[in-house]
Amino acid sequence: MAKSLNNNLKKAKAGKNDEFYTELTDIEKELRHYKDHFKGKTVFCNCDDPRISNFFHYFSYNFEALGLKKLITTCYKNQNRDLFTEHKSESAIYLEYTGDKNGDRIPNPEEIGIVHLKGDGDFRSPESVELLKQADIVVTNPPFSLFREYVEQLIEHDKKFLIIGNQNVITYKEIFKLIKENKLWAGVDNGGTKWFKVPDHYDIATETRIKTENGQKYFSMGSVFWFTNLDNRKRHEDIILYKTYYGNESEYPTYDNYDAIEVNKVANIPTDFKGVMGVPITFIDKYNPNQFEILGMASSAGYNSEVVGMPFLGEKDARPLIEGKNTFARVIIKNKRI
DNA sequence: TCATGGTAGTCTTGTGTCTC
DNA sequence: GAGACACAAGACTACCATGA
Repeated sequence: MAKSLNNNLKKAKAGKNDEFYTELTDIEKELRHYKDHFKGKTVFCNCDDPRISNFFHYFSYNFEALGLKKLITTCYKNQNRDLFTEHKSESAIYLEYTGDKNGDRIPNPEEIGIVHLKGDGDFRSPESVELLKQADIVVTNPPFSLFREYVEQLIEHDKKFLIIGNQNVITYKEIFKLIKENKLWAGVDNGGTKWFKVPDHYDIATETRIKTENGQKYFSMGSVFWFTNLDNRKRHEDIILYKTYYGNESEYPTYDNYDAIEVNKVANIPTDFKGVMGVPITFIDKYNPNQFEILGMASSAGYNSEVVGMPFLGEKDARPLIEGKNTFARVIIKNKRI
């Protein structure tokens, strides 16, 4: 792995670089698949600057079209209008919008209620939790470094949600458990490169991941997924399979430490193999629970039967091994239709 | 109690391939 | 050729056990 990557990692971790602001086009592309879910609902967008947030923009400008009941957004320690002001204030605000009042179909400042919070607006604060309790659906881009904690809170409060996270949160054992239990799944517009607005002071060594347009710095997060528990059409679409295992056995080696075959690409999942297969984590983006059964995931160096979902035949390294060489995390699946 | 070593778990972008 | 997409690694930290 290139050193620059790990330098970036260290910088990101040291600086807790969680100020990534989602592009409106990315929000529009995903939300268009859920229009029927929002009628009569209260939407909560926290972890974002409500007066600048594209999530607030989308829901306030589409309030009537979606038939929303109320829109609530909170902001962490930031009361200034500038998008990337330092979080110097110890208190925060939240905004409430209940729709157009003057008939111009535009969310005017006088129609948006601004309420000062006593605390810093952290999603874990009692004030934010009380706002969360009012909500039916949470839609936001939570801090990536707190993704697990954020999802845990949503599940604890039994909320519907549509949130953004890195592709590899799939490998977090807590998140994977929810995927396996059909309590969380991928959204529709996943994969590929998404650009996020970041503050000027963000110092990321990899210049190919930074661009500047009209004076605004953008950062590419690589493969970013939407995660949700709202039903969507993609979840019911079969993965088109065309390859066969029998006659091409050499393309599907058996793992050293599991009684399963390696499928190196989702597109290569065979049509005719009824046994256990290990597939890349991007499988989750295309997963149809009527087509496949998820047994588990082999990802880290330690074996946990509940996580992996099948017997371990090795000694130490629980990652799938092929002739002694470990692969990246693999989702362990079976085809239900064979 | 502290140092050391081993293990488990977490973290994020780079790069090769494909498509237009 | 450019952009989009799919897939992938190893450095680092926390934690625990062990021994001095």
